[in-house]
Amino acid sequence: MTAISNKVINRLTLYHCLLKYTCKGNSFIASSKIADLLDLDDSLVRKDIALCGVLGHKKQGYVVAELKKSIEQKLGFSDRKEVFIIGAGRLGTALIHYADFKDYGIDILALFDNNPNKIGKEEGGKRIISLEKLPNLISRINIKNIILTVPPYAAQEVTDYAVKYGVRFIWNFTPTVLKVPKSVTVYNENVISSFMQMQNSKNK
Amino acid sequence: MTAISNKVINRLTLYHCLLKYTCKGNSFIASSKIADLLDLDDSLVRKDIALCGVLGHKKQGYVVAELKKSIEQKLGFSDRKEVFIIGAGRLGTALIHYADFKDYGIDILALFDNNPNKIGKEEGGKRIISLEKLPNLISRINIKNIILTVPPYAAQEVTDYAVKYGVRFIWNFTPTVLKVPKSVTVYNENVISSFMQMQNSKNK
DNA sequence: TAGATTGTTAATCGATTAACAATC
DNA sequence: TAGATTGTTAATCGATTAACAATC
Repeated sequence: MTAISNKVINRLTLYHCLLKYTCKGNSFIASSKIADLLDLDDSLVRKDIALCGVLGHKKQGYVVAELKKSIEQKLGFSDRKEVFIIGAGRLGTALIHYADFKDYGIDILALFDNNPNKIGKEEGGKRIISLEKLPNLISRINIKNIILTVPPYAAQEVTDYAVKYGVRFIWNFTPTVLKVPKSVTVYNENVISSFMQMQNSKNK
Repeated sequence: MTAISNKVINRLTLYHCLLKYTCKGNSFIASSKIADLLDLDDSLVRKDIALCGVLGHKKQGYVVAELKKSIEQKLGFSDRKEVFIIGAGRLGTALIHYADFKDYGIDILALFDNNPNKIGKEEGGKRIISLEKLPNLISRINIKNIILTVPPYAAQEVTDYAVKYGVRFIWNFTPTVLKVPKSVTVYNENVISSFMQMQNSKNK
């Protein structure tokens, strides 16, 4: 299995959403239809699909069910990925209630917070655990992924602990730039950047 | 003012976060420092900064306060952008409480929902208004931007209304692919895609 | 058949990296 | 001075688009 770029991953995920929701009634779909809905070039769509090993049918396009399944396999939606959410504020709890995660193999095991009023309670069927227990649980359960939804001032400290005890991937929802060793990956989910990029399309 | 690519916008926003939080104590910063923290090439950082019209100082780097301000100007953080949030669920309310928005000129005026138990209440100091009133308010206040945080099955219908009454930019937090005219911009905030991209960095 | 669509190659475009003179 | 850093050009790399033969 060849490595694919982040841009391809992003497009394949969108194709999947498109097949799952927007075009769920159809049995076939043409590259030009996908391209049209996502404002892409149709040959780019065919190239992406070729990466998934799916063959189309002349005059008809691709079999929706087959394409959907192949994208799932290519992107590893059924591989189980265990995750801790750190920060049980509004965003953290919104994410734990996001039911779709489990369809993509993203298994959120627990939330962590240092607010005594929250500790011990449940959100979306998951326990809110004291931050003090984080290091121990990361290493014991061998957690590699965390979702960071703490306030900005706490982000670096929590990161340092998580990294020290073995975390490798940090999905950073805080607006801070985290210092981590080269072996750790930070994915910055920066809402301000997203909004500005959206506005940038004014030149349409 | 020249148009800049979305990639540049994303990096400049991250530089800004870095200056605002991570390096707030320093008066100077070198391109190599920024590059190191964000895992980029230093000449790329210098090119980005040059786009903002900021000149550095040999042997010292850039003046933090000046660079920060120039990024704000280049990206238009002080231009006021009025927004409606549609869908007052967990994610919609999490976003309205995101205090940072106003620092970037993003002014959320109200939330919309069709749940009678929510309508009339407030969240984060903003009214939750009935969805029925959306078309009228979009055209009356001349709203161009909406944040879409409704359930997937409602996404297309709400979009059609919003577009009909004048919305031009849709920040789509639902996992659906929306059908819109070419004149309308959809920015897909797809969390699944983000997570998969993060995991993709395994080849580090 | 004629038209629609794929699969794929070659051409183009844009973004990143390498390199280095200038200079504080 | 020597070392560090910028600003910028040229080279490279990667991603997208154009084009079109194949064929259902």
